[in-house]
Amino acid sequence: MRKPDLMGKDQKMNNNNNNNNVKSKLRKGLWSPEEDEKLIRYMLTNGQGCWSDIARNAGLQRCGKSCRLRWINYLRPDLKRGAFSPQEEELIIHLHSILGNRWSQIAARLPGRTDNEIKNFWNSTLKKRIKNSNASTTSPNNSDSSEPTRDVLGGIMPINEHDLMAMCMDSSSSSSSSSMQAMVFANQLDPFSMLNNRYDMANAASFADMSACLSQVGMVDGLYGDYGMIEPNKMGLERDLSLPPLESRSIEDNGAPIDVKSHNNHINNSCFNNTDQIQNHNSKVEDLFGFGNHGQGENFRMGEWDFEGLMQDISSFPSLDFQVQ
DNA sequence: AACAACATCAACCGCAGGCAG
DNA sequence: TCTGCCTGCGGTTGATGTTGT
Repeated sequence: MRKPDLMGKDQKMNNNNNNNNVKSKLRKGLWSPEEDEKLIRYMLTNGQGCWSDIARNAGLQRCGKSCRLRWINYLRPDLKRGAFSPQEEELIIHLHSILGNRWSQIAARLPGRTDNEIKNFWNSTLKKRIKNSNASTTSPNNSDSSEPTRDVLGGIMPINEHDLMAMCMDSSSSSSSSSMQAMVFANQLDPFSMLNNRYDMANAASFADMSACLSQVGMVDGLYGDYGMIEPNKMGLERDLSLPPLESRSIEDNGAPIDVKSHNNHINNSCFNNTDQIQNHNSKVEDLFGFGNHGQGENFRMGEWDFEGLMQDISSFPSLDFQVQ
């Protein structure tokens, strides 16, 4: 990946002129663990606002755009990391056949996935797979509309596009729970402690596991979505803040190499080890913050549609054998 | 072991649209 | 209406990892 670049291209050009404006101080390139932590802390305590303000107030020498991207694609708590499941692949392929390269819309229909992630996945994997599949199975005249259409992966797409569109577009307005509030409460109202007390998503066998876990604490809503209008004390609970495995990659921070692996371990080790902590606080949190009252005047839009509903729909598909717990 | 080719994916860039003044 | 700022989106880049020779 890109090395952290204290001076971007234009900054380097400006540097000769001793251009001391703000822009020339902006960092570019990979984010260091310290920067991540700054942004996480700021977002947890202050919530989402004007990104340029966030960048400034969080003490980050980054442009707001960069902060937004980092948060959306990497740091936000409701992200699901890891490989795409076959079901997700199928959904992506089918949604792409309908929506085209509207990655944000596709991402909005895939829990915990970002448009960037899906875009990369499509360009790097699915595109080729489809190409190969088409090359090997070019048998025209399979247009019997009464039959379930077979997608490029060989799975049966049991619904027509209209149904799928309806399924995708028919978003329930159920909003997320006040999960950030819960997280704050679960950490004795100390948002900073959350940095050291995260649920390790790596321990979750699957997204369904996580859904089941969260549903127990009334958190399944808002697990995903269009990045959320995150307000103070209204952010996703016990989704991990762990970072995706960069493995042994190392990055530099101000010239000093940073072991990303240890950085990730630092993050991961501080995650919740189990859901006990969540559950222990559940009733109190619900009492205090009214978890039962989904969608009552909350601005925290974590999704435009009802994930549970979709999961039920999907799980009812003959070709999709995973079930929502 | 060394190198090349390919794959992956975080991050950047430029543009468009919305909104306020 | 114009201007500037901000956000969001999609395309692209390029560093790094992996695989093949």
